[in-house]
Amino acid sequence: MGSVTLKDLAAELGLSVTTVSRALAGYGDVAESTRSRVLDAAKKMGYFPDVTARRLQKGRTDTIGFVIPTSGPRFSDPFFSELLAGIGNEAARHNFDLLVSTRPPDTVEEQAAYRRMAEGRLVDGLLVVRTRVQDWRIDYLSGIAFPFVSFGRSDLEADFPYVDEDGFHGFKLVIEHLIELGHQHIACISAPRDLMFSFSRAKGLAATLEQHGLSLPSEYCLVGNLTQQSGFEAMNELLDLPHPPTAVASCNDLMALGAISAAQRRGLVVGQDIAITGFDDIPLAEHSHPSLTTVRQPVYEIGRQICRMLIHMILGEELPTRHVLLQPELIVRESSGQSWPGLADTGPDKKGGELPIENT
Amino acid sequence: MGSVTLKDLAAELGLSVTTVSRALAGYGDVAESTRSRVLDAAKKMGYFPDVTARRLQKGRTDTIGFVIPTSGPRFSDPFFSELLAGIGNEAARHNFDLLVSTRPPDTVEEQAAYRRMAEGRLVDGLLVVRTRVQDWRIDYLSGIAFPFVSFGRSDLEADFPYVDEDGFHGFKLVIEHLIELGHQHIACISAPRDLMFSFSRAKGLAATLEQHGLSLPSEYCLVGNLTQQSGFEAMNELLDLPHPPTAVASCNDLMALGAISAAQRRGLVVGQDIAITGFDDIPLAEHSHPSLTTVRQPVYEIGRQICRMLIHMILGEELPTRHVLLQPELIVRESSGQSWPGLADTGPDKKGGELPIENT
DNA sequence: CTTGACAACCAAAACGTTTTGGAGTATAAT
DNA sequence: ATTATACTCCAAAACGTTTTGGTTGTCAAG
Repeated sequence: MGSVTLKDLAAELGLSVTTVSRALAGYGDVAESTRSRVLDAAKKMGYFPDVTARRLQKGRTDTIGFVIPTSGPRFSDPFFSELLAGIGNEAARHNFDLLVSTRPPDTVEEQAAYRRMAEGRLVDGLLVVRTRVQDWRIDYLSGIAFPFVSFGRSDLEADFPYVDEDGFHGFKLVIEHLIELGHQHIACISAPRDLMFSFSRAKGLAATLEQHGLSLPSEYCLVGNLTQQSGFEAMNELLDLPHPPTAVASCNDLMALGAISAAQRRGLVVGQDIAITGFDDIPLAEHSHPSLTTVRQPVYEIGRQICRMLIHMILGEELPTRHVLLQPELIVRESSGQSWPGLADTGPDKKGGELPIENT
Repeated sequence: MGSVTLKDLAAELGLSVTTVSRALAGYGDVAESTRSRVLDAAKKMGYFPDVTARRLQKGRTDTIGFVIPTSGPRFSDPFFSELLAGIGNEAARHNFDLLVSTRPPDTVEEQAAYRRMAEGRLVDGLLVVRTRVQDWRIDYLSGIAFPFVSFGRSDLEADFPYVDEDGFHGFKLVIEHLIELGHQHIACISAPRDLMFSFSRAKGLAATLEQHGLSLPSEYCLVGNLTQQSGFEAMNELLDLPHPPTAVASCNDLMALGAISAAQRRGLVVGQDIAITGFDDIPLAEHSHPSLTTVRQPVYEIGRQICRMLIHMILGEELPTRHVLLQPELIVRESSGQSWPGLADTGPDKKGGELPIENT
């Protein structure tokens, strides 16, 4: 509308557009007296630079793009809000804008969103999260040499900067914890097979079981879609088995919470009659009942880090490390229980005694 | 980079930039043969229009702005992910981009974000959520006549388009439900006083209690910050009272879940020893244990609606209704219980019998 | 042979910045 | 007096589009 432009300011002051621009930008080749005149007028007339024009001229948008893979309509994963908060805050710190799209994964809509952001030069770089098997996004962005950082590795051969957690090791910690508690019958509610993180966690599970001479019957291996609802359903399925497991390791906290709910609904005391573990350590995990034994993944920090890495790339700085693999931490709470009467091999346990609950 | 521009295309084809542009845009004043030549070349050379340049020329950004009020660093409210999904999907449907910022409420950072988006002409309109008492955002945006739609009403006199839920009526439903179950000692974990929705819900609470001849002792009225943690703490405080309440109405689901957790940790059976209710009906509410009695607020739909309204405004269309007040729906689940031995007036209850649990 | 209509094309301006490469005037050094 | 050196300032180009207001032909009607 009646926006004040540099031209208006220049006309008002009897100066050239150049000088006004340079005065505002703080260049040294404009007299102090002139600068303050300009500053005053700018404030008085309510001048605010047009970001679009600036972008066009500078050939930089100072914006990073983030396409959130949303599955159903009622999408609500604490994981993504936290990631978004980390990304958003870090972007703000560097005076970058954040362009967000929500698209169902592996659809033409998602593809269009990426193309528009990258080839339409809407953003200077992209954040890719929740990498998938044979992920076209990696292929595409590497192909056009567009700056991006991903949260999650890939099975493709492309070399690109990423941050990832060591899911193999994370699941190893969980399973060893359960085995240490005496469990022999461990089931797993895993994530969709096409997600990369599902892969490494599943391998961690299998390797650890094998290492301890345990097997994973196929009926103990269910796949959920990461929602609480699907954890709920998977747990019911497990409990309906002729020989239900004594412990269930879920691939994320949300499904674990659903599983807990299903078990409780059948009158089981979780952490006593059955052990259930999660993965992520979302804020809800600490304050559920029972509190959830899980693997801590510093999602907020990861958001900040991938954002920071991307901005460095955009600014043309070399990255100190292009590949970050975070070591997860086992958080033992109540849902895995600590003593298991009725199970074999419930010997003295160094983790026994008081549970490490960190509430106020 | 090596981006292909209209000029490149024109040079390659021996045409003017104008003709190429108009051919691509589908104008009628370019020969069919020429158009297909242009289309072919565009595809072959990988032309993709520069969105920034287009924006500058058209004076429209086709972008809407959304500043998410994030409190702590570990911000994770299912409420916002769902709202964001609604907004994002609706924006995509209309081919609008979505610019997101995360800023702590009522800070200079938040103010800067709004100014930049509005006065910097980064977006064509803004979405304001979680309105506050004497909300400067309303004042500011109305003042500069910038298009916006808010989720939540305001105590300011400005007239602006909004969508809101009838919190007064919502809390009325909850409290009446609790009273009907025989409760006489009802406490409340409310939201920060400066949030508008906190206001109307508190009034609904007070009015309903009074209407039924009940009072609200000041020690029964706690204020939380909407996180599960604070619900947990508030509940502990309530249970430490010499005369603890028999029912607790929380201002949102997250705090209610925290409260449930606190009660359970003391060995209470929620829905039997004590009644707890929430507000929002986040996805977690259905699958918690016990499942949460709450008031349904269709957050996803509200996100879509405010987004749709804003886009209509931007496109210059008249809004059919500038003020939408949604009637909330009481969702009775387990956490409020149904029969209360030990409480007076537990007469025959039409809601008795099987609980309305809607799981598969 | 003129006139008008129509089809196909295009040069130039515009959007609001920043950057480039000077130009003009003082003041200081020779 | 002349050259050098700052110190201020500015015109014009550029970024990549879209839009405006044409111009050129061609062909049918008069």
